[in-house]
Amino acid sequence: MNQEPLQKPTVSELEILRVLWARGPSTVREVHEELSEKKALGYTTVLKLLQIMTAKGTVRRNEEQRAHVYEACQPATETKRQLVGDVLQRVFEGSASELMIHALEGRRTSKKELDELRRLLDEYQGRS
Amino acid sequence: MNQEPLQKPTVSELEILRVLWARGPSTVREVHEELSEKKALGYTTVLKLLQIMTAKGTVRRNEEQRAHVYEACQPATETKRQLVGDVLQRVFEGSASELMIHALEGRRTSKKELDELRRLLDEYQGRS
DNA sequence: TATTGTCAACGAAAATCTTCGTAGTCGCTT
DNA sequence: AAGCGACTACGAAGATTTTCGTTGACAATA
Repeated sequence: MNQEPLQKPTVSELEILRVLWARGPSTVREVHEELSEKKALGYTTVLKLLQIMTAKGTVRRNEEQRAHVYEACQPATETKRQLVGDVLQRVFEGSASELMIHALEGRRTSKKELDELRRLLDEYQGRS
Repeated sequence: MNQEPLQKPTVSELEILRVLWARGPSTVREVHEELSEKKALGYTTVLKLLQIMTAKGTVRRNEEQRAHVYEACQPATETKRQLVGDVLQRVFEGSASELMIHALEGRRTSKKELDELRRLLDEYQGRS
């Protein structure tokens, strides 16, 4: 049932992935507790989502224990790249500069972060 | 029925907005013709979408002519900022550097674009 | 062993998004 | 005035996503 191309996670699925990325392999209970802090959400809702994600191949689970332990199939980086790539194409026609302009506007970015961004550009360029 | 906060456009709505941004005020027919080039899509589908978007306050229309003329309520820049801001928060916890890393990976970025990105950073910093 | 709490499975309601068929209007050309 | 083509309005089917209630299994414990 797994497909290599792997489809992009829905909004809810992403919320769960973020918990898994942050915590590492986790049980439904653990994911649910973490998500509950931010918004009301039933336990079985999280369970169902994880079951769906398992079917899609987004996560896999270890069933050795009674409480199954879930983890993301893809590294966070890969999925993030896919998500930003999607926006890059759909909104900015592939222009990283356009993306950048709009990411910087509408927020105050610290000098520290700007320096970090410059460093990234240097690093990226040096690598190619 | 308009709300200032204004919700983010769905995937289909964004496709339509992109046409309106590129063409300026347009009729259903014009939008439909443009979108049809890329994928099969019924005329009434586009019409319905534009009606929904009118109800949401995403676009407004001039009804003077028999063929109504639609245009985006918000400038493209504003909506783009909102869309990238959304991803920035939901995927990258607000870190522009993280966003950038993942935007640059998974694609070959030309020297020209890298220089442009550097120029943007300078410009942005000089402004604050 | 009867009770209680925790867990997975499942089905399905509810909400949202996408797509289009049908009907009716209007203006132009026979 | 009858017919035709272009247009809007509307409803609704389909697809997808989100949410949760119910059921039954299992395990610790009273």
